Amino acid sequence: MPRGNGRGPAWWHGRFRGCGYRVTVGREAILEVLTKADKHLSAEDIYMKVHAVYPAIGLTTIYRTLEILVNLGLVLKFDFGDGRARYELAEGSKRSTHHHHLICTNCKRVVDYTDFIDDEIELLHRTEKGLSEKYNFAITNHLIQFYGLCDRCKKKK
Amino acid sequence: MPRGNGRGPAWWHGRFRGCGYRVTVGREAILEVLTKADKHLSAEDIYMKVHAVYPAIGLTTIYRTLEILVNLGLVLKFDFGDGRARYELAEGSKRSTHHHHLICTNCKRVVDYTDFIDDEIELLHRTEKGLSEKYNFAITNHLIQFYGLCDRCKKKK
DNA sequence: ATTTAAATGGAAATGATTTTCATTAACAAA
DNA sequence: TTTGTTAATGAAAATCATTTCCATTTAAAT
Ligand SMILES: [Mn+2]
Ligand SMILES: [Mn+2]
Ligand SMILES: [Zn+2]
Ligand SMILES: [Zn+2]
Repeated sequence: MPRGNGRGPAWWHGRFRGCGYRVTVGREAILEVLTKADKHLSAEDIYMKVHAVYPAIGLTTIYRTLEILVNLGLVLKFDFGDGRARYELAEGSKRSTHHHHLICTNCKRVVDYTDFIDDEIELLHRTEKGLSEKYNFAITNHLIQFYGLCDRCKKKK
Repeated sequence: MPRGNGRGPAWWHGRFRGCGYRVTVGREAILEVLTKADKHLSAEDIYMKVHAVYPAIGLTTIYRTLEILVNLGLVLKFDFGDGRARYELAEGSKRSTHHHHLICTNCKRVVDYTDFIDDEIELLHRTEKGLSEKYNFAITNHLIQFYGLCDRCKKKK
């Protein structure tokens, strides 16, 4: 088992320092919050949780750190259509598996799903290969979201 | 062939009036611009094109009209990651076929593609059906985007 | 032509995110 | 451990796409 990839607070330190970034209290706190999160958090959600423990850390730092994490591929940034970005740990990070999203266009609720992913993944790879060749793109990732009305919102209408 | 669904400037009038909306010069102009567009336009792109012909029409009207068109399903709204929404006619409208997008994360170029769509569509339907049942969502549409480096940007790196 | 509510434009407001800049802190080197 | 270099930071201000307000105009039913 690769060192630093399992338990312990520092699984991402190496990746971070390797890119010339410093490990700071704020960054530790942000990763901690993301690791514990069970929902899709906005920058402000993260700010509030971090602020509860480290009141000195500002919202600006949250944004700056998230940008780095997204660029490193440790965190994924999503737009679920409510005007604020949402963040979650990427696959390969601890608490995370590759999944897609189901979004209620009415109440903005988001469901993670991994069902049917086998077929999807397979087709995705085929599609990516085909597209790469035809359009000369080096494809690195994809976004798949389904929209509709959730259980509750369906009833209300 | 259903009347008003082919040529002519008014193919959407019925749909529009049917929902209690009035047909105005501004709205005609906006639809006209979208129909002629060969790229993905931002609200301001549309504003400038409309403004060239009808200087009296304001940006606010562009936004308001686009919102209606999106709600009616006549226009699709996309986020390609550059901070401004992009719009294009939806499938079922004149110049438009269902397609997905390939986005360069470096220069933000966007490629429409319809290749491999047959397989995708088939899997999509199966996935939608499965998800609908399992999560009790009434799925209405989906978003599929691939990200990577385009031809040019690949070389530069 | 008259009537009435919907549509409009321009200015102001909003609000998420980014930028600026003076200060602090990480950490490599001594 | 102390020091020096430079990245990181927070607070406030700026940005900028989109929304809201409200007085005026206009589509279209009568
Ligand atoms: Mn998720
Ligand atoms: Mn397109
Ligand atoms: Zn809902
Ligand atoms: Zn490019």
